[in-house]
Amino acid sequence: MSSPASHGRELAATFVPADIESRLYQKWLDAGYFTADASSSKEPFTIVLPPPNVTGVLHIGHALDQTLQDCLSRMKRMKGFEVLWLPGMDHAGIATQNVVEKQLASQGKSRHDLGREDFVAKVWEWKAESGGAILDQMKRMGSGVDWTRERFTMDEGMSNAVVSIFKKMYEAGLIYRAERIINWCPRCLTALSDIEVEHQDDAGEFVQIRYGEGEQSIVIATTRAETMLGDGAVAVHPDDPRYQHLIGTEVLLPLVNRMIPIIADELVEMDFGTGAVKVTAAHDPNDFEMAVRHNVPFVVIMNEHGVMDGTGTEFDGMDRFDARVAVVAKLKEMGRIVAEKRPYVHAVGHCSRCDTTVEPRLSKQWFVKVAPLAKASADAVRNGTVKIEPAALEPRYFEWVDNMHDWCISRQLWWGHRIPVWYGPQGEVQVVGPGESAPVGWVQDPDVLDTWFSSGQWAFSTMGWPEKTSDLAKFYPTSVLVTGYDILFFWVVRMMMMSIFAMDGVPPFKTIMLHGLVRDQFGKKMSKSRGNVIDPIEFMDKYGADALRFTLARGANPGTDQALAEDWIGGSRNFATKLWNATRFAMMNGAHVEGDLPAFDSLNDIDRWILSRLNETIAEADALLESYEFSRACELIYHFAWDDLCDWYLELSKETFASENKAASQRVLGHVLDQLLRLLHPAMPFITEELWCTLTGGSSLVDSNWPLAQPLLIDKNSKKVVSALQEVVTEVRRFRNDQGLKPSQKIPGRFSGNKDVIAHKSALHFLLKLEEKDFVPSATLEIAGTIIEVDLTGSIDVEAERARLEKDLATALKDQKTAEVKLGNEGFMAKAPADVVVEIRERLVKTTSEIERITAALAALK
RNA sequence: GGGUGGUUAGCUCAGUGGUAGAGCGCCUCGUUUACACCGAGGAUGUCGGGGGUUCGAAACCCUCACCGCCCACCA
Repeated sequence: MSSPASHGRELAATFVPADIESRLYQKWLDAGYFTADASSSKEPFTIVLPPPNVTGVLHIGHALDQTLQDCLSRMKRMKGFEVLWLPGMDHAGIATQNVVEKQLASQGKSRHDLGREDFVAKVWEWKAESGGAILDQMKRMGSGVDWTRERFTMDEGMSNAVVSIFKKMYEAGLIYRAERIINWCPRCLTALSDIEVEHQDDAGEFVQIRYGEGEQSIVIATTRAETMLGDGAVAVHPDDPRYQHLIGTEVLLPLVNRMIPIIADELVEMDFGTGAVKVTAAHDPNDFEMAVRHNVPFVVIMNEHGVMDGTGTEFDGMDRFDARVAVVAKLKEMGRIVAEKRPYVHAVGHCSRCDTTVEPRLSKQWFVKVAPLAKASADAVRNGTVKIEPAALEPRYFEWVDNMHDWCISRQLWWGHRIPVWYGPQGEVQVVGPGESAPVGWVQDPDVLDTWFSSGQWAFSTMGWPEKTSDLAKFYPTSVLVTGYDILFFWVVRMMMMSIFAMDGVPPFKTIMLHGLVRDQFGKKMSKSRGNVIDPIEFMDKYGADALRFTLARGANPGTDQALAEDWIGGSRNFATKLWNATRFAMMNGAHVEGDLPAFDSLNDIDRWILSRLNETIAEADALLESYEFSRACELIYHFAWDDLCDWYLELSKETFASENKAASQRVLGHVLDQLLRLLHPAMPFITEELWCTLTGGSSLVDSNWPLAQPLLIDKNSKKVVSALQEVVTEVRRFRNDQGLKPSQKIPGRFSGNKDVIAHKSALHFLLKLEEKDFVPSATLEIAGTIIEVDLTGSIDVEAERARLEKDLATALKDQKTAEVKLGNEGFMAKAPADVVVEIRERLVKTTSEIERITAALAALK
């Protein structure tokens, strides 16, 4: 008979994660776990990972992404799939440039001091460092990176893809250049997309200004008085009775002394302010729209730094905010301020990077015409081609996709893919595709593309698009995208649009699996300023990668945020230690996996029971993992391992393992552990790998098969027996406890009644510290049809026992009453399902006999 | 303003019609040879308020209150 010693391995007495982690990672790497081969005949499973937010700080959110994707990967691999990861390792993130700009700022410099070339070189330098740190975190967690694709960066294959798709979209009329009002950051000197603008409530002012003189005058209301210098018109609602006589006439614009028309436009709300609004075409998006409709001229009054410029007034050269004060002061002097409200709290856009107040600015930018792409993206989800998990988050997706504005993709930055457009001396425009070159003397557009333009191509350009590669043929569309819901708009929608366009209408994923955000222990958002940011590396050092991973997976309910605290991770570490000790104990008792399992019917109740529980757990956990219910799956496996296996099976079997009749149980225990470790491997890869290899002598869980539930190994009767045993054990323990007996104190005791229970009396004697010898009982308990007589050296604590019985009686009476009420309810009897009625009847019978028993016991107490 | 999620034990959260659950924390006992990162036992909830549907509601509907998140061009 084989034993652990036969393959020469033993487990150390204490579990130290650091002792196994780096070794096992290297082992998986050598075994090819982290690579996928398009030529393999296995069924493909592709997982797309979000790009780490490359801000130089490793975030716990990345750890969550990595945990869940690696959970899926490992499970699918064990199920025989060919798994390919598309980890978002690198893209032209604005954040990257931002970090370097901050570094420069601390030296009192800006990127303009360095020049484009040196600046980009500096970003690359920094990127090499931070990228290394992220890879390091992924390795520490044991989550996989396909090393052949990891270095897929913006200066290589991706540039080719970006240029190709730009050209393709341009030719399809989906990319155009236009003068538009865009959000402009006067500090970063760049255009911002809608999602880079954060709206905050700011305390501003709301002033009413009278334009014109006498009869020919109108009062407008504004929060941005300084922009009146660029007004091209005043607008009122076409139906507003107050202003009918003025529509089509002109008023005098104060300070600049220019006559401007009064126009009528339905965009104006009669109820707001004075019902009359100034139209500053070049500095407000609404006004821009109206100006286009009514042919109002665009007057630019500020330069790129937000400084007044070109108004021909005394305000030129003033900062926009200073100018606001000065303009109001001057108008007041002139008696033109009709009303002022200060502070006036209203939403103002801020740059998401530097918090500077955004300045809407007329500017020539490149845009993606979004409507057809957004519609196709919406349809893909509506018609079920792409599934969003959990479905509850679909409305958020639709809300975005259905209301999308055209997407400004040019950025006045230096880090990123340069826009592949060249301008000729006469202003000619040419898009220069891969392998092409512009005529001599032409100049390339200085701007770079929005980061999401390139990262939106992740699902196909990482696989070699526009070439028709074998990777694309096999792994596209990808199986699942695992990411947080916070990135749904930024990244997911872009990937949908870009992929559908590039891949001839085929959406990039079959499933979009959205998880929540990791928050601190009080459910608060983590932020550097709040100081509640969790560093995954720190906790891996302290508790091990498995503990961190299990905590994250256990907390991951679909689409909802999870709170995380050090205590939680400590709890997972405890679980890992428990597994270690249980396996060590099992091996000390000869658990093994050699040969077939003994015939199920030949096994004892305890063995049949644990096999039943195992197979139930396998079936449920598998279904849960397949539906991305990581939290519930982990919870289930955790309780099987700790409660069923450790607390009950091992305890109930100790007597067996100490006896001669243990061979079958040794094989059963080996099997249960073997299967449990496989089941747990996705969530806790390191410890399960170490334990499993030591227990079974197998080479690696990575190459082993996923457990398959065997319904034939589920036996109701054994569950009934063990449940009776559990009841007896728990109740006697409670009795002992109430009687003030120390756990180790042995007392005489014996069983009669329930034969199923008596059959396990030696295990019960062991667990309950009962001695089998002749005695005169001083107390008698009846539990689950079993009579337990014990001797407390002639005397028991009557008061304690009375209290205990009375408590039990109260519970039983309450249960009895609820059952009686239900059964006495005609409506219940008539309409409740038969099985429920039976259940309540049984409950009534049970509680009634309980009450009789307890009442008798109480009467017998002296 | 639009959308959306939440309110269950001290804390963080599961629980989509049939006697309220988990982890951590708390109290008592315990060095019984796998495990004190442990074991045994225990306490704690009119499931946010009010209506309704139902034989039966934490769950379904309505309403109110209070949190939260996302989006947004109210000058």
